[in-house]
Amino acid sequence: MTTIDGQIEIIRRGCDELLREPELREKLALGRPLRVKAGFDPTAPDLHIGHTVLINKLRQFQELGHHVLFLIGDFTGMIGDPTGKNATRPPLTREEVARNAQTYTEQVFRILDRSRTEVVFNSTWMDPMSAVDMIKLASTHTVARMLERDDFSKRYRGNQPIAIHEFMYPLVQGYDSVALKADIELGGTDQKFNLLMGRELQKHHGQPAQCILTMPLLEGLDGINKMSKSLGNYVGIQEAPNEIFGKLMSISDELMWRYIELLSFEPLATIRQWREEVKAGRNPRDIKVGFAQEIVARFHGADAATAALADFEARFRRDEIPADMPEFTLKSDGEGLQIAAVLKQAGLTPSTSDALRMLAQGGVKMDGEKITDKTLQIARGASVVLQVGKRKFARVTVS
RNA sequence: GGAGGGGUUCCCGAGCGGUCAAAGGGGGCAGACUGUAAAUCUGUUGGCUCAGCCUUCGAAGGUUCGAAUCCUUCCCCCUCCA
Repeated sequence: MTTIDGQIEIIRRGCDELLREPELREKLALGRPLRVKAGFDPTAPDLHIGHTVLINKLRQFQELGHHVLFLIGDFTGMIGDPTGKNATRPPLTREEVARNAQTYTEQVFRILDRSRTEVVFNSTWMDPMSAVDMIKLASTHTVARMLERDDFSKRYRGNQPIAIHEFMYPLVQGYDSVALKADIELGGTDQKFNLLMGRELQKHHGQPAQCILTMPLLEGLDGINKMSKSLGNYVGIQEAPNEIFGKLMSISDELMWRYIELLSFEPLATIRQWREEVKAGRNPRDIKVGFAQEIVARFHGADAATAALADFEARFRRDEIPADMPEFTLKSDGEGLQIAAVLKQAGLTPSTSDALRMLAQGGVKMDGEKITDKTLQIARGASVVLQVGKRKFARVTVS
């Protein structure tokens, strides 16, 4: 087993905050595998690379011999982590939870070691709780304490509504740590309040308080908001190699360093050297290519990474049409189909209106030629390659 | 329980009887420029069988030739008092 100093160094890499290191050292000194907890929302089974920042860290714990508790918050999912947007969510059915959990673990085990991971659901101990138990749990904290949470205080000051049940979220998450006897809990920096709640409640229940480790949140492709599926600024780990590659290439030079820092497995010294090289005049694009390759290879293998680069070069440097694209065969009742209808049906634009807009703005190409005639018909029997914008392609045959 | 303020298109926010698919900003998308970068500039941003039509301004009714705008009821949010 790695020495305690060695473990601490690995654990600390890339993290935002570790509370408290002396306590963690004591726990490590016990010489048993630590119970490492991390909670996940049951409603978002599509993992993106932002999630992997945390999951990679869990993996590191496993490599050090520790035990990961992968908590699916099917009970807390009913509350929804307070964001001010969502009120109570309809409870998911048992089947939905099972299905989401399945999708989740399939993805997660591309990174985590299955044999050292225990998947748990907080409904297991929360569902049996009585109203009295809930009140007891609620009585452990004050409103003033709850309002310390950044999110709540902002909304309170801004005259935004806060529903009472939203206060239950941190409490339940904290109680999960009690139920699991967690030694350490991981979360994003935005989770700090909730993670600390676990410490409080464990002490309240006579357990040693868990340590907490927060990981930075990865910004989305826009570089402003945190990465999330609903904002559409994410890179999904199940996406095709070309997609992952292309999306990573589209991030800004500044943001690139952030991504590298949080996602690359390259030694810190190497990354530092890259920065020096760019400062000395090397094109940041080259670094970006290398990084995009690393990530594609992680999820799809080295061959896919090579292919993605080749495809990228062909498409954007030489303006060629990609080898792979969705294919559609559309039925025509008459002589052919209106171009706008074809664009919509091939999923290249969300609506006919938008298709017409794209045509008017010169954003549509057919077989490589820009087209602006909105009355154009694709004749029956014809097969064409359509392109909208820079990245959306489809091969369409009218039958 | 009392008094007051408010709910507008993806978000913020103007509009307060017709000229409103609704100003302005943000975000998004497209074009130019590039390294599919950023910045910048331009256009665009409900839907459709697209010079026309249909649906939208918390919900349902009503007044009117005509309502996001007026009236009624209801739902929701905020503030102050209790």
